[in-house]
Amino acid sequence: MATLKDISVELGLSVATVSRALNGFPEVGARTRTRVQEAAARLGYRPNRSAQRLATGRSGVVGMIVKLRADMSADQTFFDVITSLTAELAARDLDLVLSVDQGDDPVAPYKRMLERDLLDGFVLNAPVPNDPRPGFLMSRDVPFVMHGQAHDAPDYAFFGIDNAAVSADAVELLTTLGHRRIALINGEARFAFAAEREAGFRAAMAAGAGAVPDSAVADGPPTENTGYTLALSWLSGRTGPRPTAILCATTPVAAGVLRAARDLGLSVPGDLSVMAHDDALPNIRPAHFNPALTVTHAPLREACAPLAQMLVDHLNGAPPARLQTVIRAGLIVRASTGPVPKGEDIPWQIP
Amino acid sequence: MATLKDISVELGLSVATVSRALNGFPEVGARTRTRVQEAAARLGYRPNRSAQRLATGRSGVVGMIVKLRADMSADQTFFDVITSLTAELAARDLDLVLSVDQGDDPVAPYKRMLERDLLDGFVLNAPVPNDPRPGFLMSRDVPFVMHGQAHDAPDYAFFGIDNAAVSADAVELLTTLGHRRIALINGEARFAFAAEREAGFRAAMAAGAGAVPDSAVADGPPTENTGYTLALSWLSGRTGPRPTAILCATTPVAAGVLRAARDLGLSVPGDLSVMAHDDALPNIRPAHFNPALTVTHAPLREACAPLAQMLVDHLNGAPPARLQTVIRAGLIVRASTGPVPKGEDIPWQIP
DNA sequence: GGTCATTTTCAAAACGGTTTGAGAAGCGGC
DNA sequence: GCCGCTTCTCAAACCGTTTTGAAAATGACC
Repeated sequence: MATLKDISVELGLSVATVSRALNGFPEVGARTRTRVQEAAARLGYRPNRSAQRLATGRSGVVGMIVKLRADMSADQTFFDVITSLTAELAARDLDLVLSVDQGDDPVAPYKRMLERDLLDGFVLNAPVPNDPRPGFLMSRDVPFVMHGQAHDAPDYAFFGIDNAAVSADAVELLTTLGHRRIALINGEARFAFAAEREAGFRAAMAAGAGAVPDSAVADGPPTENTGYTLALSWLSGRTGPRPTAILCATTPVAAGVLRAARDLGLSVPGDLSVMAHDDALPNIRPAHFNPALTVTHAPLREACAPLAQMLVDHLNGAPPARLQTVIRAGLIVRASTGPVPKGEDIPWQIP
Repeated sequence: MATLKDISVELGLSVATVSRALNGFPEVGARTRTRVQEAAARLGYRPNRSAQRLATGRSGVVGMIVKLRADMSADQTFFDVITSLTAELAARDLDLVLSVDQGDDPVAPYKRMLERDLLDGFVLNAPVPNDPRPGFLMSRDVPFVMHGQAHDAPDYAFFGIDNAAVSADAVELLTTLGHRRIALINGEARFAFAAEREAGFRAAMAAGAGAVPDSAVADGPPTENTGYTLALSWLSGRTGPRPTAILCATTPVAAGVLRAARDLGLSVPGDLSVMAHDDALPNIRPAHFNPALTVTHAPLREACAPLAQMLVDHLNGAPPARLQTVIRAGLIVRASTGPVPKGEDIPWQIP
């Protein structure tokens, strides 16, 4: 491997000049620059990354710590995100160090990784209400971007979807179709996005369809089973009046709801309308559900390019408060939503 | 971040002494060593990877490249492995850089990562027959360990289970119970482990139960659906004589087989015996299947400690041909296997 | 030809470790 | 008190870059 020194000896220049010539600094003469570039090419020079990193203090490596959940529910979304994220980071010359955390202290794994002094920054995901991680990282001046945040006007970089709007858009579509008794199967309560969705849901309902009793809002892991179980209990009518529409946090949950309706002999959308938020995971096709599922739609993987770019900008000194993006999910109306059944346009009763 | 210099100043020693103390060199006094170690712990010292790599040529970072499959079937095993692997590597002071590959060329992503000049070595997984990766890495003198290899007497480091024995042990149990028509739902044919399992299956069958027609061996992604569909077709009897026992590549496949049997009104193990190989994924409990599943059992995550250790040894200069471990899966007999139904102990007919 | 501003180049100091070669301290034996 | 031996510690060199501060070369102008 040729080094800067080899080139400098070859040309009778100093390493400093060679370095500047190759890195495009303005203060080196045009003739010298071409001479250097040519010599570098001829000798097959490639900068030693470790030396570069040691000198610049930057490693070109960012970290991500995924929290292990007992039910492993994050698998699919996690894999989808990792796939796009590593590709987008690689395109920007960054590598991703991954660590899986099983502990209780949410900041401990970040502390450990930082001690290694290997990382330039982090990608965080799955924020929870009052998440302690941003505060910790900011106190240490460690750059990071948060995936999945959209509110609380934080003064750090984030990318997320407008979760209140996700709920509001869905509720608006359904109320326009005459629905009043809309139930929500939400994401797990400990995540920030779920709180935002529920708040958006309740607000939109109060504005258009009437207040919602607690019994019409439930949550659980984003699995088919969650949807099946909850829908079965609601639709059996044993727990009070039935919903005429069910809003689901994810498409697998909606699949469970559809199965429950089928098992109970209810037609969708004749007797029940079903909607979900669609993260666009590659192995789930809500367009091929039976009936095709009406969704709000925001592909998780589309967050990765902005996240990678924001992190790069952040590392290059951009003020993080400027690196904030909230996108609005799209609305795709398919065949699982329809007008409210005759005579069923009666709001929830609040006990 | 604390540096060697910080510690040396703190203790009034030279950086050289501190370095040697921490790296276990014999020429530093016991008292000094403990003083240094304690100070290092107190200040949260961790060596700077870039500096270390510059000085030694080693970074303490290893890479793993996972291949994205269209059906995402690897999710669960992948997550389980990553969890244990990052923990085991961290315990040995190694970090893991992860990359997801979607391309066609199996070695291109390794080439790309190597150009980054960050990694000391790799963990490979999911070998395929004639896998080009080992040859490529060996030609570049890049250390690596392979997860899931067990045969072909390769001259590199690997850890795997004896897949032929997995099949043979299962077949032996079932033939002892009188079964002769045993069918195999194998892992996907493109993987080396599946070829080994099929070869082991056919050999054990030929020795104990009679030759196996191609129609009694099938494969597919390791999902519940694969098991359900294949079992339904076999057990309906439309495709020829029914198997009296079905051997499954994974526990989700077996769950599908059990559901198919239930749907057809067949009792397990009265009418049909079912077995699977169990990777011991944390969210699947074959002991709680109904009936509890008889399995060959080899927890994927238990491969991670040996893999990490072998990689460390390899990095420290151990000859890779010595770093080869093949373990034999355990056999756990539960309630899903029983004697062959009366009069059904008739071997397969080869067309 | 001298002065000044403007390129252009250089030597040296980082960055944070490891490794070398040499010196100081401790100790037993004479 | 001196010698030789071991044990411990140190200053300095090194890895290959980037970056700093200063010096040298160039050119324009009077």
